[in-house]
Amino acid sequence: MPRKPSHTPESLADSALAQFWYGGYEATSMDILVKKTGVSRHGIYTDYGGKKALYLACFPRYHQHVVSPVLDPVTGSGDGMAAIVGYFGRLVEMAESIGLPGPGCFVVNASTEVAPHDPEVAAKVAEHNTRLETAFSTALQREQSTRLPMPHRKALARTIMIFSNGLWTASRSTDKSETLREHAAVFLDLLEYRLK
Amino acid sequence: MPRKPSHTPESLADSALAQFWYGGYEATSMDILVKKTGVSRHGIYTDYGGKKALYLACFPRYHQHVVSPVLDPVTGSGDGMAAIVGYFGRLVEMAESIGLPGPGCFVVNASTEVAPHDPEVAAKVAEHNTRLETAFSTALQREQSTRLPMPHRKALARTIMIFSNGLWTASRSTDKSETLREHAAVFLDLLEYRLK
DNA sequence: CTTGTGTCAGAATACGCGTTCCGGCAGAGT
DNA sequence: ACTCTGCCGGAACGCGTATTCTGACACAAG
Repeated sequence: MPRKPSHTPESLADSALAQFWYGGYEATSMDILVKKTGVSRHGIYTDYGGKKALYLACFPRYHQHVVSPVLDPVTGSGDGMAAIVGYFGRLVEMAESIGLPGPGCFVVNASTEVAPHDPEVAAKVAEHNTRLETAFSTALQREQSTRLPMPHRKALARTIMIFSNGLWTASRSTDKSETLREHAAVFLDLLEYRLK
Repeated sequence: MPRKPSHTPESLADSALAQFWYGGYEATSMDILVKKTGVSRHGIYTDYGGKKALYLACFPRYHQHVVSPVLDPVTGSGDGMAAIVGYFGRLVEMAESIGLPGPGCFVVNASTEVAPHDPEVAAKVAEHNTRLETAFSTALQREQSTRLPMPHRKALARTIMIFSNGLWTASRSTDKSETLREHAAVFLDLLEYRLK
């Protein structure tokens, strides 16, 4: 009977994510969304009911496609500090493969552009930051080669999260991945020096 | 002959700054600007010619009122690492006196909301970041109690700038100044440990 | 082929906002 | 007191965009 749908809600959100990520929430109009996703207005509104709902649906997609590949090994490998080092390596690689200067982190962008005026978005951002922080925290707590007390390690995990977000921000205004790599290396050097 | 003006272009920009700072560029409409600054549309358009020009005029005002009091002592005092410590103390005090959670840093907000689509704003942001970085760099180069080579110190200055911007971002989502103070303390601890 | 269902493209609608324009008024100088 | 300058409040304009609606079309089932 009906025509076979050319898209799923998930694939629609994936296409929309790319637009919101690169262009931001306000600057991405429905016209652009229709053109770039290849889904009609009708399709978008029946799937999600509006622009903001589609935007919110992009957060889990972003996590799955971008954050997880970079973050999961931090807890997945049994490593301690080495897991943090690996994380920043993958982060820079990711930014590099996207192209520099790039769109930065979708969530960090949302946290300054949309979250201040929107509690639902703010909640998504907080959730994301917590995930980062706990991942770094568990990695640091596994590190054997230091006598640093556990509360200190938890505090360091927060600092790493803040710096990680700052590095994504920096990736928006530099065209050299070496600069990012150097930033990360300097920071990691600080960390490793402290753990000794 | 004419009526005495009730405002100067500078006082207008100061009032506008408060609105753009707290509300962002897009969310601050001309209606809001007229209401909150007390200057008529006519006055705004004759003084600046448009919304974006007024926004750009806010950057020097922000520097004068907010950045300078916090940053100038970094180079003005003869101190080295102590100047950096003092800077973060003043930064947290500033955020505290504004109220938490607060609007963050006007320039950092601009860098993610407006700069990606606007070269003029991007230039203002870059200028600001450079000022931060050079201030930190000169302070670190003065530090006597370490043998760290000068290139390393320059690299650290950049890291401090990134973290400083990250801390302002964090000030938008926390309601406890103690949290910020702790973040800063953890980071400064990393730095001091490295200089030893 | 016919039918029916669900999709698509684009028009129509409603609204918000930056910008411009206009009447009225406040005050300094004569 | 009069005049004239230029500022103020607010209406009006034009544009862009989120949302809704409508008619045409595509495809699978009978």
